[in-house]
Amino acid sequence: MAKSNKEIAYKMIRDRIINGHLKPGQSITEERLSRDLDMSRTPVREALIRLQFEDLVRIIDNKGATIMEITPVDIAEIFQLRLLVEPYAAKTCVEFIDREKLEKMKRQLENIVPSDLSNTVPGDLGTSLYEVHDLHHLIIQSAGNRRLTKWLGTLQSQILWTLNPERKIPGRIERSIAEHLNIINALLEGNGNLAEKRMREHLESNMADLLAVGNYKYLFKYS
Amino acid sequence: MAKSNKEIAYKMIRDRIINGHLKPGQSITEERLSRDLDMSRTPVREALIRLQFEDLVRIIDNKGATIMEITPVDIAEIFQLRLLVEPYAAKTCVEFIDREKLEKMKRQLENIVPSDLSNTVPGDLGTSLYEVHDLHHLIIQSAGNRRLTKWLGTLQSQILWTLNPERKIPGRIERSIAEHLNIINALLEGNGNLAEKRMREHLESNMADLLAVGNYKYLFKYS
DNA sequence: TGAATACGTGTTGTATACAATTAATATGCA
DNA sequence: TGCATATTAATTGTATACAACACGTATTCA
Repeated sequence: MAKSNKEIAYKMIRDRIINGHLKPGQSITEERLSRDLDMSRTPVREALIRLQFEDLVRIIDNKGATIMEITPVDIAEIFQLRLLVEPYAAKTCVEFIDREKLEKMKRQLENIVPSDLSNTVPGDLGTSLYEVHDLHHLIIQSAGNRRLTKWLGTLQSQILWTLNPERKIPGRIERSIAEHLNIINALLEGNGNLAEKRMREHLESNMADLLAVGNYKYLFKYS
Repeated sequence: MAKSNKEIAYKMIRDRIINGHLKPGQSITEERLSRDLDMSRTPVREALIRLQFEDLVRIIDNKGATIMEITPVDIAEIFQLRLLVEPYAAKTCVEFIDREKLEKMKRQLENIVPSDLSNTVPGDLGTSLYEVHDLHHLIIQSAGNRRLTKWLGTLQSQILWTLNPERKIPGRIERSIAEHLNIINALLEGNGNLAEKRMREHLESNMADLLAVGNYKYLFKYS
């Protein structure tokens, strides 16, 4: 599958934002990016437009682009929306969700060794941690609303963004894995109401950890 | 405010889709559009990317763009999401919403003569009908979640799209105005729970009218 | 015949040149 | 000086040329 430059530009810039190579607040010029990525400004521009929709970049007309800053307020906003939508998705997906995939995810989660994750170098989140988030994607997709799937897809980049600081929170990964397993078990039992409740609890736990007093200072600094 | 070509292209193409001049399913070429709008392909391309995010056009790589088709399933999807989010917004906005603006909207709504609206020619929805929808925007904005506002902004184009067939439904406009006034009154009373309930009822009524058996056939045909 | 391949046309994808805009600095003038 | 106005450099916005791709049609060869 020969990927277009636009696609390459999108993925490269996005990853550099998520892993902290491009720092929040930093302003970026199309010319510089296109030189770095060895392509012209055109595909870079189109990638930036897409990233703007995902709130990873802010574009001001005629002035240029800056990396979006993520603050506790942003975290709260993201989780407020997820709390509104994902528990509902967890409830309604229960009769459609692919049990095979759930079982597979369950096995994967049970095999994750947390210490492997917290030791990954910054900028490489490790595939396992991404796999955890596949559960959310599977649940939302199984709820069957294409617009919902698309919308949470655009939120996804920002969610991944929060994953980097998340790893620094003591015990967070272990809690997260346990919570995901709880959700999977509820779904495997076919208990939609329980899945809804556990999804809500999971998101609240996740948000609380991220916003806990004392984390503010270092969470969103990439040195 | 000197508008950019990109902005003009976006608005022009969007309006042509909403008012039915560009028909669902129709394929559009950048070259043709740029000739029509008297500008180069560049701003047209960027406008199309934006419209793709709003689900008004579908772009397939290397193949081009088509006008998205809107079916009863799409209507159901849109309202499912609105039902998830807008009643919640109606409840939480109550302590922040600008009462002046509410009062002004109330007076505007009370002065609308429904027959004026149903007689507007296709392709010109009439400013009054847009004003009705400002209430939704005000409520969402007052809920204070910037991401929520942005997301519903992207849904807005599709919602306006449904307005055109909506006008053809006997009594819909009158019902809609009454429902909006009910919501406004609940908010003016400071009763968040009531506003939430009435918003839910309004959306359910709106969706039911749009999806009513017998409307399917003519609703989404622009001849 | 018919399957595979080559060709041609139309359209999108990308590079590049140029125009317009912004913002910083320099310049002129009271 | 202090304010207003040129000037300039940097960057984005737009136009345009060309490359790459998709797809229909013609052509070849078994």
